[in-house]
Amino acid sequence: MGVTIQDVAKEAGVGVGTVSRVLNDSPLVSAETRERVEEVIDRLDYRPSAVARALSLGQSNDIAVVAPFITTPSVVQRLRGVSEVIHRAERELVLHDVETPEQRDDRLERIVSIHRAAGVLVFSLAPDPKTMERLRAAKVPVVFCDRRVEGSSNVWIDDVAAGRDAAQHLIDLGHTRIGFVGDRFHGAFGLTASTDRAEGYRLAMEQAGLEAPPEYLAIGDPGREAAHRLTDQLLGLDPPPTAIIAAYDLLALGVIEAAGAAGRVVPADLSVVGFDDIEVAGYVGLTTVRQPLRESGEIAARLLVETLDGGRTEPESVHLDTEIVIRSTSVPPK
Amino acid sequence: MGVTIQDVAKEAGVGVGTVSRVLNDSPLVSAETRERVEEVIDRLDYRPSAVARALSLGQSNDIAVVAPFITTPSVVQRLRGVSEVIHRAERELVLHDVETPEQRDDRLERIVSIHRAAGVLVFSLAPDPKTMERLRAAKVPVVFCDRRVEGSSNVWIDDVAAGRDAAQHLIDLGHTRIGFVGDRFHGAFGLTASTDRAEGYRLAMEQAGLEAPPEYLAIGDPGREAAHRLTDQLLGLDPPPTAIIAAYDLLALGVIEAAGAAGRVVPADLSVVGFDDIEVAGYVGLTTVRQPLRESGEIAARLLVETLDGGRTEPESVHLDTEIVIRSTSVPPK
DNA sequence: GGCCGATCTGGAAGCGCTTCCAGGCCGGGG
DNA sequence: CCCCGGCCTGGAAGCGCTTCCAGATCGGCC
Repeated sequence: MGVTIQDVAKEAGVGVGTVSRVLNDSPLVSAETRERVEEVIDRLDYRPSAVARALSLGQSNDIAVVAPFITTPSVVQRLRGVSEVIHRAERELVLHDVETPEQRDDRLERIVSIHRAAGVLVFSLAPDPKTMERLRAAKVPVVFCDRRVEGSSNVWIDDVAAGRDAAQHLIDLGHTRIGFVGDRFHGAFGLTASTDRAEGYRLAMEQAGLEAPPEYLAIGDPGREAAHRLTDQLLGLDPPPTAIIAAYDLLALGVIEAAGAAGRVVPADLSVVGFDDIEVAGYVGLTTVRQPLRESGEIAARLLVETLDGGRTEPESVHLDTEIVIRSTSVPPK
Repeated sequence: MGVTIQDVAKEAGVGVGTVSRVLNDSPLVSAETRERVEEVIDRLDYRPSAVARALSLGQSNDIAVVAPFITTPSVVQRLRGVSEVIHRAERELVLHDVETPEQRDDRLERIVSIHRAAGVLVFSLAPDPKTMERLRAAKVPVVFCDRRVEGSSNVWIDDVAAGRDAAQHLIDLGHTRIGFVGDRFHGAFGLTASTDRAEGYRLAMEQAGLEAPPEYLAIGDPGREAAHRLTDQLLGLDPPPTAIIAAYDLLALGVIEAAGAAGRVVPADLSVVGFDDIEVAGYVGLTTVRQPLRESGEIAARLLVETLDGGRTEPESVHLDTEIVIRSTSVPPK
C-alpha cells in the first residue's frame, strides 16, 4: 500500500540503515548518498510510519493532555497555547478529557502503559500518589498546568493572592459587605482554585477589618441555575452584599444574570468581579482578575517539550502573575 | 520494563497466539484456557501496547479530529460530544488544530500517511479535491461535521434557513431596517456558515418586500475591534438599522458592546440576534439561532465509529434542525 | 479399531522502523 | 607493500503485537 523504507532503499540502491540515518539526520552519511536518498524520498513521496518508529523506539511521538474538559472555557484558552507549541515541535496532541474524578487516574495509567505517550500534560488536576508513583517509575515526563506539584515541572498562579486582589479592589471602592460565590464541583476534582480564591477573599476582608460572615460565602453546584440560586440567596440576606466575587468568570455571568432577574442593576446596585478573563469577559465588560491562560498552556507545553528533547533535566516551577482588569461591573457602592 | 504478551504466555504456559486470541475475544479459545490467561493478565497487570497492535494491524486506534480551533467557542461544544463518543468506543482522540488555511491539507495528509489514524473527523472545513482523493485512496473513513460533502458521511445544518429565521424573527417584530455583520475569516478557510447565513437574511428580506441595501451588509476581519468598527459603520448610516444580525454569537457580543459604547441601548435602540447559542449566550440573554453543537459532534463521531466498527458501509448525511431562541436582545423597534 | 472432522493450540512470519555489528574502502604511516 | 584507523555502508535483530498454518487432541461414526 504505502511506500516503506525498504522501497526507498531499493530504489536508491542503498540499505535500509542508510535511509534511516538520512531520516534521522545522522552525521554518518556522506553528502552524496544523502542527496540521492533524499531525491528518492521526494520522488516516491515517502512518509515514515510514526507507528513503526514508535514501536522501535519504545515510545511514541505523542503528548497526552489530560484536562477536566467539561469545566470552564479557560481550558480552551490553555489548549490553544499548548496546541501551538506541540505542533511546532512536530509532535501530536492526544486529548483526554476527564469528565468524572474516577476517570482521572485510569486515564493517566492507560496513557503511559498502553498508549506509550512520550509525555503528559495535566491541567488543574492532581493525580493520587499511587498514580504519580507509577508515572515516575515509567519515567514519563509529566508537567502540570494550573497546579503546583512537588518534584514535577509546573506552571501556576497564586489563587490566594488573586482572591485577595479581587476583594481589595472592591474594598478600595468602598464596599464593606462583599459576598463570594463558588461551586463545589472543583472540590470533587481536587481542584483548588475556587477554595484558594475564597481564602484570599477572607484574608483581605480580615486585613481590612471587615466582616465576612459565613452566610456571605455561598458554595453550591456548578452551572447556571445553581449560580442563580446562590445569588438569590445572597441578595436575600439582610443586609445584602453590595458586591459579589464569583470564583470564575462563567459564574460571574450567572451572578449578573440573576441580579438582573431579581431587579438589581449591575453595577449600580451590585458590583461583580470574576476570575480568569475568558474571552467573553471583555465583551460583556466584566471586571475580573486575569490570569494568562494561553500563555500558561504555552509555557507548560514548552517545559515538557524541552524535557523530552533533552534540554531540561531538572523540574522547574513557573509562577505567572495575575492582574486585575477593571471594567464596568465594579463601581463604588451607593 | 513493561510486561509483554510473551511474559503472559510464558507465565500462563500457553503460546502468544492464545494470549492474543484471549485479548481479542476470539471464540477459538476454550473457556478454561481463557480463564487461566485472564488470571495471569490481571496478576501481572499486563496492558497490551497500542503501538505494537497498530503496527501489526497497519492501523492505529486513533481518531484524528481536524478543526479550525482558533475560531469560535462552538468548536469546543462540538468537541465535547466527540470526545465522549470516542472514549466510550475505547479509541483515542488526536486533536489537530488548523490555524491557517495552508495547514489544512498538509495536516490531513500527514494524518493518514504518517500517523495512520483509523478515521478522521473534520469540522467545518472542506479539503481540496486532491487531498480528498488521497484520503479516499487510503480508504480512511472521513466524516464531516458542520459541512456537507458528497460521498462522505456528514452532519450539517441549513445555514441559509437559519439566516432566514433570524431575519424573519426581526421582521415579525416589526423591524424594516436590518443590518448584518459577518467576517471574512470564514471565507479564507472556505467556511460557508457566515455567507450562507447572510444569504438567508437576504432572502427573508426580499421575500418580505424589504430592502437590504449593500451598505447594510458589513463584512470585515474577525475579532472584537473589527466587530466594533463594523457596528459603528452600520450605526453611522442614515437611516441606521434598528436591528443587527451577527454571523455568530461572539460577533453579536461585540455588536452589543459597540452599541453600548456608541450610546445605543440594547434592545431599546437596537435589537441584536446571533447564531449558535454558545454557552454564554444564555448568560447574557442573547437572542440567537441555536444549532445543536454538542449533539452534532456526538452524531458525527458516532457515524465514524460505526463505520470503523463495520456496522456502516454507506455514507450518511444527517441534517440537524436549528431553532430560534428568543431572549432579551430582540424587541420591536421604537 | 481406524478414520475423519471439529475444536483448540503453539509458534513462525511479518508489520516498518532503529540500531548495532560486521565489514569494505580509503588514505597515510611504518 | 602492508597494516591500521577512520568513514561509511549493508543488513540482521528486535520492538510487541496479529494471523496464519500446521499439528494435536478428542469424540463419534463406520
